[in-house]
Amino acid sequence: MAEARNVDTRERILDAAERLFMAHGYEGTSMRQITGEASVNLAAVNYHFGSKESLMQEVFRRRLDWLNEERMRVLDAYEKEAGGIALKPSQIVDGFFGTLLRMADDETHGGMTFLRLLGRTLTEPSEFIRTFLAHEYKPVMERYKEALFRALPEVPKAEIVWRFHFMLGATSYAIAGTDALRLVTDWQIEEEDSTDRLDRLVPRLMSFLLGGLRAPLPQYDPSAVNPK
Amino acid sequence: MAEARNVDTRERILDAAERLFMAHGYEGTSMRQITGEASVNLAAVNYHFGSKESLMQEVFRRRLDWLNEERMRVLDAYEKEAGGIALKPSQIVDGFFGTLLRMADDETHGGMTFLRLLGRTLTEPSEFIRTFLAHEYKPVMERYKEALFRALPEVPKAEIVWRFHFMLGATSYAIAGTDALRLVTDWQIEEEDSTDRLDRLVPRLMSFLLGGLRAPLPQYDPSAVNPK
DNA sequence: GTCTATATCATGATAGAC
DNA sequence: GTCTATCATGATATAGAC
Repeated sequence: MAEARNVDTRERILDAAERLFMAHGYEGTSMRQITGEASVNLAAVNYHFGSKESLMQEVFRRRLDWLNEERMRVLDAYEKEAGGIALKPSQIVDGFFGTLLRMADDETHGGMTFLRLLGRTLTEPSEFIRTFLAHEYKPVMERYKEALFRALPEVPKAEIVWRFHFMLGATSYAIAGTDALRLVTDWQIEEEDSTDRLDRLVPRLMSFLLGGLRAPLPQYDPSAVNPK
Repeated sequence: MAEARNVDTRERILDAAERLFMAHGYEGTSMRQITGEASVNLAAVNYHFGSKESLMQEVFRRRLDWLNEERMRVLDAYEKEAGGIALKPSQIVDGFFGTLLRMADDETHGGMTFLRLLGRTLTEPSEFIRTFLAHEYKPVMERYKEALFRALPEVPKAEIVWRFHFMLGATSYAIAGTDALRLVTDWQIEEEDSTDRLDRLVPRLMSFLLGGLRAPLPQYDPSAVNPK
């Protein structure tokens, strides 16, 4: 309790930064906004994190460490259950993308705010962010790719890698959610209230991802369709 | 020919801005970088476009006007060919996403640079950009949504809207391409040279999108899987 | 239309008192 | 650990000469 104030300062900065980076992007957020929102002194960021870049990395590390451990844990459980035979694609997709989406319900791990930040940042232009994320993601990515290779031995590996990539994109937009959905429709997705929304989104996205993952392989045909 | 210099200045600014916004994002690009790269005076941007925001909008309008007309044209052609009966989902997906991807080969309309800028900007946090894009996209979106509703009458409309959204996400990542693909894999996608790459990417993405679009409908089941 | 010069302000970072 | 004060830089935008 004696040191509670210090912990609070650090955490408050991280929380404010998470929310502001989500809302305005990395370049679009200033340290003055962050420290203002966190009600701490401007110099506190540099004292606790050293720089704005390091702060950004810490915002992600705090959440991704937990997420990726959880993903490993889920895959371990499925594999133990399967006892040596290859997993079903639906289990692998659930372990990776389902675990991610279920974070949205978990406010102690950032909830929807972090998810949307992550979804947006995956297309973020800043080089140092992409490099950092690629590094953070690497081990869990390798495990899941291997699981997919085993689950779909008849599909060329390059095809699986691309489809994983496509799934990341679809999920990223699914998370960005209602905001970006304005591109597609004006309707407020009327039917559902917000607590219900995630419960419906998860199976929705899962169906889509699995449909794409298991789609018939493309035949490479240089004479494309496009009518005059 | 007498006015060629002026036209050149405007176009050179737009070209430079397109490339730099693609590489560093809107907030991450300064007008000094833009005018430097275009070899024009710093004041030229404000003279020709009024502000940085207006410049950004003009960068998009220049390409999107053409793209969306092309999309309308392709859908018209398919519908004329079909003579009153509903189109196939594959035709609609080709008209919207195929037309987009085929821009990449067309350097006169921005080619890969604009495509990647577009893919990244769809998740851009800046409010004014998203508002502008939603407005620019609206008519063509409505046409394509209607076409999908007719093509898939047994699928609830809300489901189609979400799947359209997921398809946008997958396509966005497909475009961002090799850069963002570093998240998934280290390999240089070795097999293919760059001219070949797009010819393979289009059928690849089309298969994935159609698989997702036509996937079995999710059943809404609150008791999800996630093993302990 | 194009340029130089500059106004005005916000940025990230740090030094040094407490 | 926290604060104030400040630095050096770079941002957008504009006024006014040519």
